[in-house]
Amino acid sequence: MGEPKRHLITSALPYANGALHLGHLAGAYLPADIYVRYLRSLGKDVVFVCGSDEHGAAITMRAKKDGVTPQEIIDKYHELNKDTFRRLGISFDIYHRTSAPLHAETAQGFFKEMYEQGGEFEERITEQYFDEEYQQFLADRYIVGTCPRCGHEDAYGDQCESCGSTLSPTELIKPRSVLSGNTPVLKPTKHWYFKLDKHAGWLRTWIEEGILDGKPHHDAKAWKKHVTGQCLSWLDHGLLPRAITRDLDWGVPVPLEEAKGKVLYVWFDAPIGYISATKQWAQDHGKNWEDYWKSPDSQLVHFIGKDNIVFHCIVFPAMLKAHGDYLLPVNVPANQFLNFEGQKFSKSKGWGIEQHEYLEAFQDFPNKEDALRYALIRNMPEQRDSDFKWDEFVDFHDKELADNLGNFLNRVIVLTQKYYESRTPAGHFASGLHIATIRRLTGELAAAIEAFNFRDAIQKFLEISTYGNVYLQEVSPWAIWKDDPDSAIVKECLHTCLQIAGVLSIAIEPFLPFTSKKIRTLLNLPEVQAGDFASLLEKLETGQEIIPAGHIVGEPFVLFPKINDRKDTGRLALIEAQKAKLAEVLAAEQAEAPKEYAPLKPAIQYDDFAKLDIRTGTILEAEPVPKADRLLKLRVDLGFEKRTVVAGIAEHFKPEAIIGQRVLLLANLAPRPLKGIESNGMILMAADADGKLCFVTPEEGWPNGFGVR
RNA sequence: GGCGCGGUAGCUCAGCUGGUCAGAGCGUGCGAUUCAUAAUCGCAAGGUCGGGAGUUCAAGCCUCCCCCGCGCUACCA
Repeated sequence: MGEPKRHLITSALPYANGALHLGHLAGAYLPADIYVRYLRSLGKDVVFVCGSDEHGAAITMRAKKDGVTPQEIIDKYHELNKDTFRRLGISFDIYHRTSAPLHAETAQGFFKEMYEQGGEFEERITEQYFDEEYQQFLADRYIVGTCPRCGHEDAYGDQCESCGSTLSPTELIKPRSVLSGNTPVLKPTKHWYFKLDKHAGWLRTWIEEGILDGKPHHDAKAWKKHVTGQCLSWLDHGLLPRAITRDLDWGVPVPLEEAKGKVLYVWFDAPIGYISATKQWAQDHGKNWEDYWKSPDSQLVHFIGKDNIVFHCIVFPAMLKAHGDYLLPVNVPANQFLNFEGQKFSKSKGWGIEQHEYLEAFQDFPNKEDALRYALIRNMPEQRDSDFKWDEFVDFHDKELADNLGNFLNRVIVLTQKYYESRTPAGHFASGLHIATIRRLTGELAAAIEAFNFRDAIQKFLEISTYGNVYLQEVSPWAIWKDDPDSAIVKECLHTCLQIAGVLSIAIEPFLPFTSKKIRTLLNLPEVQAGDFASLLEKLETGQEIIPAGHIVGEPFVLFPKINDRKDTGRLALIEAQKAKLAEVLAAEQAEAPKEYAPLKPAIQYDDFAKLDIRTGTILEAEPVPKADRLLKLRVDLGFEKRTVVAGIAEHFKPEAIIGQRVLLLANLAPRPLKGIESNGMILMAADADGKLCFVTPEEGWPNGFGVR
């Protein structure tokens, strides 16, 4: 451990098939940017890399749906996301992309090295779905079918979006190819697997104790609890080999003769994007990328959202270690999720706001970037999920930025102008009482950033501003000046207040860079530069002035025009428009009954139907199945026999409530064991768009055991 | 069902290895002040720290059981 010479900071690579919303920003990009800006302001050697993740079937799917090429998709979103980040002041040193040739070369090199070392990969031949018309294997996302869990008819091969279950393509009932619509056939194909399981031992020690190769690597206690917890939970469950290749034509080709037509699975190539991005940056700036990835006196930190924890704390570190030579992250400060006005962000529902939409909607709002950054920092989901609310956005902006910070600066500049023609009066800040408090608060702010506690850090910042307000109020120079314009007390007071303003202008830079510039303008000082925070700490420590006596400050102007402003309702109108939009979404949700109807399945022949033997029956007994939340064990009377059926309806019906329920039963479904109970048939249920269930039942008085035709 | 993380004043949250730990900000009420963006400053009320049991001289802080939220996971209509 010890003081690192270099810092390599990464933010999760955005997937280039869509825009990012405020939750992404608050989760992985803003905290990283604060941390990086802080390190730079300490004069540290730091590289901040990110870029677009541009491979995988979801992108080719999206392209097909939109009727464009995958390249057009990734170009569009790469540019959009890159530009949006820039406008929000996210200060990447490079925003690279995984479609770059350098990346393919890097990823292939990484694979080859691991391959040639031996022992890390294994080959497996498995049966995968193949579209005969298109003559190609189908990625999971290219297969849709009926979800075996919930009956949703358009579940993907890897996941059902209706019930959220994780699936494998072969589980789908009636699978069909997205390409041709035909039923795919199973064909054997060879793939390479990364033997993740063999790395479980050292991973546990590394995560639990921070020890790597028998040496201290990082402070395990400094990792967030939910990060460590989720990793250990995974390790407890046991790791499995993971496929790292796919039959797909969109990605980095597997660099082996025998793997023609196969690409690296997107999860394998994406994190290598951090490496290729660093390489590109180094090339552009005459640096050596290996200093950042391989030198023991460098430190790697990944900023991500909680959906990426296992990947960045287990899978990628295992890859790096297996490859050898690479550094492992010293921390992965994953954030939880940000909700939006009480609900999850949902593009399809129109709930939430994307980054570029915000910039668009607020284009006439002064300080729009920092107003957003501030609201997200104050409410960052550091330890648990949090909730973005427009009302809070307004309060944070008006009460803290405008009233507390902005107004303090304004008071000080105005008084200085009024009393001393904008000339900083002489005083004893450097040797006085107040420097101690400012020093303490500034130190605590720095410590909080270093511990990734950005909410704490911004609070310390506000305390400095509050301290200034309290001090100014207590001295009340305006009262003294009335009688004694030459008062030493007044000079002392404004001298000190200006020192505090100087501190604020530097300390705010990592959080609100645009505001920092404006404060510097107010103070007539140059923009904050690399190393300024370090020299500020030094000055506070050794008792030096921040702003020298005699320095002429700038003209006062209102730093944060308030949203709740009697004279100008324009800013409030922007907020109201956003709230109205949400109200509309809610109203539409209420008004519109379920109107999403699943498309009809392909036509079948009468013979297909005739194969089904559906019978009338009555539920005699019902009891929950142990260790299964969704299952009920039923005893059904079919007249000619009674049989046991396991049905996944426990979340919808209480056992005692369905005894005596008349049902239709698919009676010739092959028996299947579920949680150790043999289920003989399937209860027919009707499901609406929300997945709500109701029994399909024969007319009152109809006898049991007769068929449906 | 299993696992992880949470559940502290009306709201948002701090509370490190158990003993000034019952706190901060916002909101509310009262007061002071006018340099300033109807800003600022001070004071006050407010909670049986999700529920129950236990360990201890002492428990938001430890143990057990239960309830709720979020997430991961599981042979699931």
